[in-house]
Amino acid sequence: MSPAASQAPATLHQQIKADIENRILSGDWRPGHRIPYEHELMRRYKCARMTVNKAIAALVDAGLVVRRRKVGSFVAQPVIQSAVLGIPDIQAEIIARGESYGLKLLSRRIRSPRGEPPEEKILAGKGILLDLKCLHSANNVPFALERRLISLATVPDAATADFTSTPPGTWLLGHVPWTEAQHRITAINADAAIATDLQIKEHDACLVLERWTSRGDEKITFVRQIFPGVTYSLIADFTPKGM
Amino acid sequence: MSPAASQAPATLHQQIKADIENRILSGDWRPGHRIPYEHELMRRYKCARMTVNKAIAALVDAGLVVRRRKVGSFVAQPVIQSAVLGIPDIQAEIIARGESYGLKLLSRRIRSPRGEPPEEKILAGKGILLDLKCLHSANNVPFALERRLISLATVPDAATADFTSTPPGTWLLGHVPWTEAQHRITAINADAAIATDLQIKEHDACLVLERWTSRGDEKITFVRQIFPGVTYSLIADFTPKGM
DNA sequence: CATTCCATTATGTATAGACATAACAAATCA
DNA sequence: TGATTTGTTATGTCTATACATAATGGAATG
Repeated sequence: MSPAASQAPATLHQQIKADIENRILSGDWRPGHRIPYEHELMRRYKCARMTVNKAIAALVDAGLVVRRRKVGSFVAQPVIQSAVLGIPDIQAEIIARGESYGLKLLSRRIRSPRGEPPEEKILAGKGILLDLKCLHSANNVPFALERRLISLATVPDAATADFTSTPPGTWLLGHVPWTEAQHRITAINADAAIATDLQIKEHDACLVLERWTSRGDEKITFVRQIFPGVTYSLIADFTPKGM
Repeated sequence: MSPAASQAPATLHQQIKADIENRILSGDWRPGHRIPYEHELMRRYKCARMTVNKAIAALVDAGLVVRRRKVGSFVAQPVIQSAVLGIPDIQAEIIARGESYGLKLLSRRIRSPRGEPPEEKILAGKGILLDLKCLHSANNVPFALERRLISLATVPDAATADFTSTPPGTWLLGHVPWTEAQHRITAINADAAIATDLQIKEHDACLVLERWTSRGDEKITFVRQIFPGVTYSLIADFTPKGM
């Protein structure tokens, strides 16, 4: 349904969908406005009801339209309050900027969870952890400091992976399918250790991105990435669903 | 497509969709795995091809499946690298926490764009701006400092709205339909002015959320919200599209 | 032996008709 | 008058069928 926008007016139901979408997004049909009956539309486009139905169903999916039986189809209230946040694959991002990517593995340990730092609820008792610390750099300037815990119970292969050349995030993306992730974004003041690693001044503002990733009930990994606040910013784009 | 999850196994194509989805998400069918032919599935579920087709089409939409003509349908590679970020309606958020919401309008001016601060590209030459500064608080503790510019050319009603009781964001959400938004998230050190307004120490880390909102080509508004880093964090949830 | 051509296959789109279902309104009955 | 029934309507789902289209492998041809 997504492949619109380009130059292919393509199929009938896509065209009907696009037509209605335009009316809505142009503000022509305001929220609450009744969309023509399916029978009306099948006459207008000289097609079967299933075709009209498919078009409108897609709009319902996209959240632009609400339908009620016997009553009709209406332009939805725009209660849309969400944006799509790109999850950075740091290596890819740096290379995309045309800068040179550097990775330094600061520490690597295999250990059992200590339990008390809340991140370690990852394993909730079972299995052992791969505990990594690494520094990403762009053009030899520190870019992000990463602390990562990987559940070896869920991802045993990680124990033998080489994280001195491939960043853990990139490796995991290619090896482990995941179904859920939760993110937390905060700002902190750099403490002495962070300041040293990132080559910034102590107390400088940093952006912190924390992510828990899991597949079903199994926790896969936790990351905390610390970016120098001045250098880095996260970008989130929004367009209504389904466009 | 979304209303799954609950207790209604409901319609046939939803059930077929759910079945396949489970196989994929459980890891049973790995990326690249070939999904049974439509004819196979119509025999298995004793239904018409259109029904099977609808189910698989939904999975394609959701990004879980890729189809190629004559070749077949396959479990997609999980290249999914995005999360849904909730855009905070600060008032709603504070009230949802059971705290008392307070709003203080610090300044309000109507002026023409100065042009040089990049935010003001909003108006790109035409029209005048409503320039607001306000402070959100929770239980009388400063929560966020907001700087907002509204294009009066696009939203003339804003000139007469009362922003001493209704926060501009909430007002705009209810009055102006929008189609696009762009966000930028950074960390900064509080300067003297920010520190005073938010009642934190100078140089403390703050989370900055900037958002440009527009409808089609018309720019609607720009906001910069500054949160005390220690107090506040943005949360982004992810589950694969279409679930 | 390479190239062209064709039948086969699986998906992509569309149709027309059928029955189910929810909501509303008008008519009916207590 | 108020509650219940009934009919109508618009959407929801499904079927069976048809033709289009893209990729594939093998056969025919140069």
